[in-house]
Formats: sequence, structure tokens, C-alpha cells
Amino acid sequence: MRVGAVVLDRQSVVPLYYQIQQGLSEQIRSGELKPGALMPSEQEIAARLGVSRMTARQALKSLCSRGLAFSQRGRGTFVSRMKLEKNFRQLLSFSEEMKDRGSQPRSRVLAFRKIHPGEDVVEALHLNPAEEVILLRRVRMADSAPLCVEATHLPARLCPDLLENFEPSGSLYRALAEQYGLQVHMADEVAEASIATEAEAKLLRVREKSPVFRFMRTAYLHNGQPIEFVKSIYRGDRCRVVNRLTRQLENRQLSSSVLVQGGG
Amino acid sequence: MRVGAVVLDRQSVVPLYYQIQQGLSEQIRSGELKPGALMPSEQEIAARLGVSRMTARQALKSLCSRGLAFSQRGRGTFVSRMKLEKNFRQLLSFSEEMKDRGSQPRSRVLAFRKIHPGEDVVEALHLNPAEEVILLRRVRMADSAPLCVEATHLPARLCPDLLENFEPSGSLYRALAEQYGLQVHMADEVAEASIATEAEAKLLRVREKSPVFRFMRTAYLHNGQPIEFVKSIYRGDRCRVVNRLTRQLENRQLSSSVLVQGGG
DNA sequence: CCCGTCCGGTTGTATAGACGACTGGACATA
DNA sequence: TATGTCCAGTCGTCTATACAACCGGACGGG
Repeated sequence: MRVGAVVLDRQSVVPLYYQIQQGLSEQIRSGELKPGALMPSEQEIAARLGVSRMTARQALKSLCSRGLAFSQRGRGTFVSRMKLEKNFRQLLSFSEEMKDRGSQPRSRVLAFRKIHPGEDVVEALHLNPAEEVILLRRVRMADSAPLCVEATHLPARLCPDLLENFEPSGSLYRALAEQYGLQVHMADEVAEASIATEAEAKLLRVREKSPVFRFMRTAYLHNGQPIEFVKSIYRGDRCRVVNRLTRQLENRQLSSSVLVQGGG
Repeated sequence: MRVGAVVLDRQSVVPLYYQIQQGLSEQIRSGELKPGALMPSEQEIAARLGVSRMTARQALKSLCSRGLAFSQRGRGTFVSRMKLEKNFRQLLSFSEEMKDRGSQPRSRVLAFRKIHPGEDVVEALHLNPAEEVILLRRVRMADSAPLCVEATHLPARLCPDLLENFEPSGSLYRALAEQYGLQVHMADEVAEASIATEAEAKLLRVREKSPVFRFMRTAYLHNGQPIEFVKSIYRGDRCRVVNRLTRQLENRQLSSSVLVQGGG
């Protein structure tokens, strides 16, 4: 029930709802608000912090959308009982992911040059037929042991002179953001279970026919334009895919009720 | 720019923002609003449909959160260029998923009984040490060919008499919802790449050591209480894992600016 | 031609208030 | 006891308004 711990800075550029959300979020992390506990109501937050109810509501809703809480009409908003220490749904570059896990990322560059792409790449990146792409093929290592072989394809049009500007063992996402203002926003990923070919096994330092993941990932800018297509092979013994799935019952129910009520 | 096609029913129980969202959503699906196109602004929707700007805004925001659109401050809201016919992150039961794909779901029941669970199940379902679970082990088939072997564990406490009430070749999620009021809301899933054991290969009708996915999935109710723990083995040649990842730059940037501004 | 200024349009944030729907408990009634 | 009614608290929806931040084009000055 205590909102007192949250202090607002009304001069800050950080929105009020965000400050409130951060404060509550911190209270959940610290255990001050325990899983299952009733959170302060919208009115209570509004009254104690001197904001309007809609602002308080926006803070609570963003906690809900992040999965930290859930609301029940007529009852209140409660802290979720789910663990969420994982980076569900977070799109991280290899470097970022290794850093989050406390491992040392390293790369061995196998290729870094301009090529004429294959059909799958053309389709994934929405390229014109004759358009060239930059290929970066690397063996990526965590703590000195190979983790995956990764082939990245970028439309040459969007990052001219990348071959000269980019040190290919570094963080590609950072270079795209800093040098070209290209911010990756989301990605679609398809994973298959497979076994390593002889060549792959050699690069990954595993036995032939060891289990591996094959990923195909297409990354997009904020406006939906494809910016990157990656094919990668991960060692099955060093990698898991973690997902969070949601069941969107609301949509299904509501849309059917719209239909029932006469098509608009 | 045309909002005229959307007609609101102010007597309906369906919220206005939802009716608007459905209308716009339909215009996107039908191609009337093309990828990359500028959507009607909040003000325009508000004026044309006679609702307040906040209501129009809520409709647009929900389109954004569903990935159908994106907003740019000072410019407008645009239709996303991303394809999204896939059920990204949608938690579907096996029966629902097969139906969506136009396949005929079938099951062969291997076991359906009460057991004392192993440690992994106890931990995943947050059980008391002596608590029993209902085990349902099935070979699941699509179009008459085996797709996976699935072992579902449910806390017996939450669905008493399920052994008597449920026809184990049917849809479990429907039974849980209709008979016990238990609605699955979300699930965490871990996938590993592996190869089939001899017994698994026999059930799946593949060669031994064929590539397979191993899934471990924990499903939760709306309040975060675990309701189901599933271990399943999918044939690698008949199954892909499709994901959508998002890059939450906003949070990272904002939270760091909060820190910079003095931890208040 | 280049550059800065201004301005209209757009989204982001915030306020204040209103009503409806639902929950759970207190209370009164049969 | 069992049942129904009322009520305070809460979230869901909706309105009306205001200002800030930002984008892009028009315009004008150099």
C-alpha cells in the first residue's frame, strides 16, 4: 500500500508515469511488493503523488504490459507471481547478450565483403534483383569456446562504405546506430532443429551430426524496413531458446462479439 | 485518410476504442490502408467519428502494440511494413494450432493417470512436496503422421476428477476453461535442439538420432499461478519455431536517464 | 543557392471529471 | 441459516482540454 517511497521530480524530462512505473517496478524487484500482493490503487497513487488518475493508470498499465502485474476489474492491481528475470522477447545483439550473461564475447571473421545475394536473402530483405548486400560471416565465441557460426546480410544501399568503416569483430548493431543512424527495432526469427554438417562441426568444434539450432532472422527498423538477414548455426549443447507466449483471448472474444452484434 | 468506412455503434457493449481499432485493422487487412501509408491522425479520427482524441489515441496505440502500425512524434502514425500473418507469440493449444494450419489434429493417448511428480515438475508448478499431479502423455498427430510426443502435468488440486471428466484425446485447454474456469493466459517455453532416442524415434516414426526439438513449457493463469507443465519432443523435420523479438531501447535509455538525474 | 525562422500539423504527456461494471463485504430480510 | 440488497472501493471507458516536443514545408534574408 505504500507509495511513499516513490518520489517524483516534476522538473525532469522523464515523464511522470514513467517515474511512477520505475518506482513501483523497483519496489517489486526489492521485494517490498511481494508476488500476489495488492498494489496501490490508481486513486491512491494519484492522491499520494499528486498526479491525475490517468497518469497513475498509465504507470500501472505499463507494468501490466511488461508482465510485472495484472489487473482485475473491481478488485485491484496485483503483483504477478511469474518470475521474469529472463530477457523474454528482448532482441539483443550477440555482444549485448554475452555481456548480460557475464561472458566475454569474441569473434573470428570468416568473410566480410560485398556479394550478390541468393533468393532467400533477396526476399527477406525486400531487395531489387540486382542489388548487392554486405556479407559478414563470423564464428562467435563465448569464453573462448565456439558458440555459433553466423552469416549476416545487410543491404549495401543502407550502409555504404561499411566495409571500410566497420571493424568486423566489433558490435554491428552499435556501428549501424552510430554511423548510419539505423536502429534495429524488432526481428522475426525462425528456428529449426538440425544436425551439424562436417564443415560446421569443424568450425564449432563438435562431432559431426551433433544437434544444432539453425536460425534465420530478419531484423527491421522502426518503420518495418528490413535491415538485416542472418543465418546462424548454434551448438545445441550450449544454447537454449527461451520464449514467452501469450494467449490473446480478449481479441478473439471481442471480435466475435462484434460480429454477433451485426457487423459494425 | 478515410475514416468514413468505420461505423460506430454507441449502444454496443464493445468499447468505442475497440470498434475503431477493429475498423482500422480491417482496412489494413483489406489493403485499403497499405504498408507504409499514413494513417488518419488522432484528431482526424476524433473529429470524423465524434469521439475524443484520447479514445482515438487508444485505438491507434493498441494497433501499435499489436505491431500493425508505428507512431512517430511530429509526423503521424503509419501502417507497418512488416508481414504478420503468423501467430507470433500466440499461445495456442495443439488443437487450435492444427486448426489454424488447416490440419486435422489427432492424438494417441499413452498414459492418463495420477502420479507423484519429479523434481522438475514440482519446481515448475510450485507444488507442495507431497502433492500429486495428473499426467497426460500423448502422441500428437497432424494429418495422420506423428508430430510430437507430449507429456502434460497438471496439479491435481486444481482440476479434481479430471480423470473421469475429460476425454483425453480432446482439447485440454477447452476442458480446463469450461469445466474448471481455468483460463491459460501465458506460458514460458524453453526449447533445446537434440536428437531422438530409440524409444522416441519409434513413437515419432523417424530414424534413431534424427534431429528433434525438446520443449519444456510452463503455462500460467492470469494471476501468474502455474497450471500446466509440458515436456514435449517434436520432429525436427515437421516443425519450426517462429518468434518475434523486440528491442526495448526506450526502457534502456529512459532508465539510464533516470539514474543520471540523481536516482529520484 | 544556402540557411534560419516561423507555423501548422502531429504525437506525447498531463489534468479533471464523469459514468458504468464488477467485487466483496456488511447488512437486512425471510 | 439462507438469500437478497445495498454500498464502498476499484478498474474500464470516455470526454474535454491544455501544453510541450517534434517534424516538415513555406517563406524570407543573406
